[in-house]
This record gives sequence, C-alpha cells and structure tokens, in this order.
Amino acid sequence: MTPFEMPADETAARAVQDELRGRVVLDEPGPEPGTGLVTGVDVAYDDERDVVAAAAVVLDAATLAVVDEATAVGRVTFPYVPGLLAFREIPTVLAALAALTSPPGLVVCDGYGRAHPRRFGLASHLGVVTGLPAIGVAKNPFLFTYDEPGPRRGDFTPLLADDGEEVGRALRTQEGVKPVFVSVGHRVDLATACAHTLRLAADYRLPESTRRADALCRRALREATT
DNA sequence: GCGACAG
DNA sequence: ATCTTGTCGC
Repeated sequence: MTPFEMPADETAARAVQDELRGRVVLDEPGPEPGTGLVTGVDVAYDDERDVVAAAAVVLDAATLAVVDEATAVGRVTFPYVPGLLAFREIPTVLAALAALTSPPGLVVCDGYGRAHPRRFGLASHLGVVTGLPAIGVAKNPFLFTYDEPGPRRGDFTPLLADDGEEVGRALRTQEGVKPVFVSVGHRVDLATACAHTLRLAADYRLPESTRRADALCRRALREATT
C-alpha cells in the first residue's frame, strides 16, 4: 500500500500525480462482473465548518445486497481544484475503507480514473494507493467529448481526449437517460469497468454502490455536524 | 492573460 | 460539492 502524500501546494500535487501515474496497472482484466464484492465510496462536505465525511459501502456483486459499510469524518485539508480532486477526497476515503470489516473487492469511485487531464484521476489515485482494483463512474464529461450513445441500456460511445485517445466511455445505463462516464482506474480494463457499471446500475442511472455511499456520507456529515 | 473545469 | 419548493410521474 503506497502511502497517500498530502502535497503543500498545487505544483507539488501535480508532481505527485506524475510520479504515481507510472504505477497504474492497465493490463489486468479485473474482477469478473457479478461475482465477489464491490465497494462504493463517496464524500460530502460542510464548507462552513471545513468538515468532510466519507463513506464506503460494500455490496455483494451478484445480489447488490449490502455486506458492510463504514464512515469517517475529518477536516478539509485541500481545496477543490479541477484535476486535483483526489487530494481533497482520498484521505477521508482511506479512513472509511480502513474502518471496513469486509475486504472491499472492486472500488467504484464517484469521478474519473484515466479520463483526467493528467490521466490520473481519483479512481487511478485511490487504486494505486490501496492496491485495489478501481474504476471511476462520473456524472459529467469534464473536458472530454463524446457522441451521444444509442438510446438503449448498455449502448456506449468512446469518451475522447483532445489528442484522440479513448479515455473512457459514455455508457447508457438507463433507457432514454443521460449516460454516465466510465473510465478505468487501476487493475481493470475498460470493457470490464463498463460491465460492472451496467450491473450496478440495474435500476437507476448511477451505480447502486455510489448511490448507497452518497446517502451514507451525507447522513454521516449531518450527524457529525448536527 | 482569461475562462472552463470530476466533486 | 452545495444552495433549494413544488411538482410531475410511477
């Protein structure tokens, strides 16, 4: 487990990304969809009091039943800077993951992995630091472009960087609903990442893992703040 | 130089 | 992310 480094400024943060990017593993297919465990992680903030709450929810990949969950509350130690989201979210997320009883299995992040200006987003960073397979499922295309995928669940189009690289996919998880943006984090290939996302988003646009983690970290923040 | 920009 | 009522629809 590579330690998480909290840089002093943005320049140092980018240097950390460049250094860690070389440790991302892209040639493993990843966990078989529908088997084992899948863990959703998410974070909520109270900017007024500089409080941050993270949640990790472990699901049985076959049934989507909740197997375990944990939360962690901390102080905001890094501002939101596009491209540097990991430094704001990961410290507390790591604490929540450490508080789990169950092993996490595949980690599903609310954000990007490879689809990142420096090709090292939140999911890549969390994957490298923990050594766990990780993927990113985001709600917006950020600085990438895509053609509208077909209307059916499972339809997808490539998410393209300005240099033409396919950094992820715009994946339709629900008929006639805006697609989600899937990218590889660590130790999972893109097709497998999309297969997991589709299974996890059987009933809603977003994966059940992130929906559960989102609800839990909001509750944890409210209870820590109230 | 200025604006845009995952959460 | 967060600020936020009612409202449309299953």
